Amino acid sequence: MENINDILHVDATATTATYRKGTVIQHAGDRQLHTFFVKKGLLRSYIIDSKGKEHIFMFAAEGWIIADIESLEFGGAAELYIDCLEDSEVVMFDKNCLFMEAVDSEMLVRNFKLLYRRMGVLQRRVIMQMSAPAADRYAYFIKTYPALLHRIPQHMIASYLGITPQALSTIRTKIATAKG
Amino acid sequence: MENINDILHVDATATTATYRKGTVIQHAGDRQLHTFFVKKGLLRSYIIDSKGKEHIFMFAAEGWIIADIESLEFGGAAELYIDCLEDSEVVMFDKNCLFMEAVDSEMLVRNFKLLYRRMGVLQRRVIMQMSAPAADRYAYFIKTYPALLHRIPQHMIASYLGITPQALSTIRTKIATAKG
DNA sequence: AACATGCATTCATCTAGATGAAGAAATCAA
DNA sequence: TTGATTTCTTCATCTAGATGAATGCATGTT
Repeated sequence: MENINDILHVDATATTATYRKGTVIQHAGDRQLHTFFVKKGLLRSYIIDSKGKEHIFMFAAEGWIIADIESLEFGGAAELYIDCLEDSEVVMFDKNCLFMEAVDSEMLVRNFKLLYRRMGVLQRRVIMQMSAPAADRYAYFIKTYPALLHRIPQHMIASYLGITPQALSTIRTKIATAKG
Repeated sequence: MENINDILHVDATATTATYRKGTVIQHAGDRQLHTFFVKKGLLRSYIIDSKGKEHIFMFAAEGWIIADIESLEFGGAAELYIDCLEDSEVVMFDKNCLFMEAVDSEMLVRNFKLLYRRMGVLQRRVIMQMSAPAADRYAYFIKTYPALLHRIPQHMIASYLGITPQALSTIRTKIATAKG
């Protein structure tokens, strides 16, 4: 992660930009796709379904990379929106930057490991979504991303967990009364 | 995928084995983890939750790679079971074989692309699980894996989709009556 | 200060899918 | 063939979480 300069060096098209909270930096339907490295701030990616409802796929704070990998890989238009939950500074780079020819072997391995780790996280996400009740998924989120907890409004955490804000509120109430 | 021989060449510990249908080749709790390349047959990975219920994470037919990536990456004991849905021939290789030092740059890129594509598939899976009803997820499964459809019992497809066999049966009945 | 907008909570109702039980159909073993 | 096991279906009931509406708090803007 600390080697974003290497990536910048490799991908001549990469540019750094600063955005205000609320700015949408990728829209569903965009044909020009990018991969974003977050230098500062907080982004999220999400879809809007046929009923107009948002579903958050992921958050990305400092040091994270965020992109619509499915669309990048399968060559279609973007399905995910990406926007800023805080004023943010991002490096925007191009499609295959992570494994283009110019990337040297050492860096390739580094990128590979990042991707591999992220796969592990996604595996867990799928399994929990299938097998664990919302309350457990929330508990896991708290444990795994404690630093994000107070930077993200609750209704967005609910969306990430796949439940409504109301359901999350109820879960939180139960936790509080159980403790208190 | 066609270059499994390259991997074999690189990873001296890789071995080929044949298993009968029903054989469990990795158990939750195992500390010795492997990555399996399917030469012939059909495997699946799944967890057994606290209530004893199975949840299938993925299937892997000829040419696919299957492993418990979360446990491999985060260094714990296996969480996933892996077993054979058909008599199968698999190549079993070691932990970091996909990006170990001996792997040359060209192959690294090839492996990277495989992993990247798989990430795209997982992204879609998470999003559909959150936003699409079971009937749509089933329709997507049929469209995406038509060849697997008649090799996998329905209750396992249900498990993969995150629903009960009964619910899938109802969905299928509705589809049939709608068409007929 | 006054108003609007967004966020979290609570409650009453509704629904997709779970659970459990039972039977029909197919597969397998001897 | 016979029985045993697994697979799929149907139905009656139950539940986690969705929906929709109302309320109370914050924040921010002019």
